[in-house]
Amino acid sequence: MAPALLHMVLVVGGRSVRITETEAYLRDDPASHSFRGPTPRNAVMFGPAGCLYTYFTYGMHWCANVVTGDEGVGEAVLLRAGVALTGIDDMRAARPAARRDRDLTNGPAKLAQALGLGRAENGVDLTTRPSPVSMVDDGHGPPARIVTTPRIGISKAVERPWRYLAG
DNA sequence: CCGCCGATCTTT
DNA sequence: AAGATCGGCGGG
Repeated sequence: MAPALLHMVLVVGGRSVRITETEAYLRDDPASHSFRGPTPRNAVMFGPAGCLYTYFTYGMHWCANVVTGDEGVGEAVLLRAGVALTGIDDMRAARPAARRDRDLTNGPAKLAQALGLGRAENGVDLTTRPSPVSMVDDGHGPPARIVTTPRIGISKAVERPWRYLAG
């Protein structure tokens, strides 16, 4: 499910990003927010698949996931990076720290900030249109190659190769 | 390009 | 006390 999201397009109003890097957070996964069961923060992870799960971290950043498990399961895919397709001027305005356009969306918190995703978008359904946030297949097709590596920035279950890069 | 470090606050 | 991170700075 995590590799399946590669090359899909996340659309937020006039802004859109082609997803090029994801990470899976599955059940029985010590690195997952869902590992210790439902809490107010991770509640959306235990809801239906196809919803956006946003979380606040390090006291200043929001990150965005797609819920991939069915009701009660608690699985999601972190959207780690992408390529800006449309609404690039809006993204530059949302991310004044980005010097180059590639810096707009080459990290999970950068991607969320460029698209304006935060608390208000937690739990929204990505599968229906029109919607404030949606994940669409624009026909570009899957990546020719998918590189798999261990996940980044975690300290538990570091050996599981659940990071996926379009390549 | 790479590594180090501080920022900042919610959750455990 | 740690955390699914980022940006600025210094060095190569």
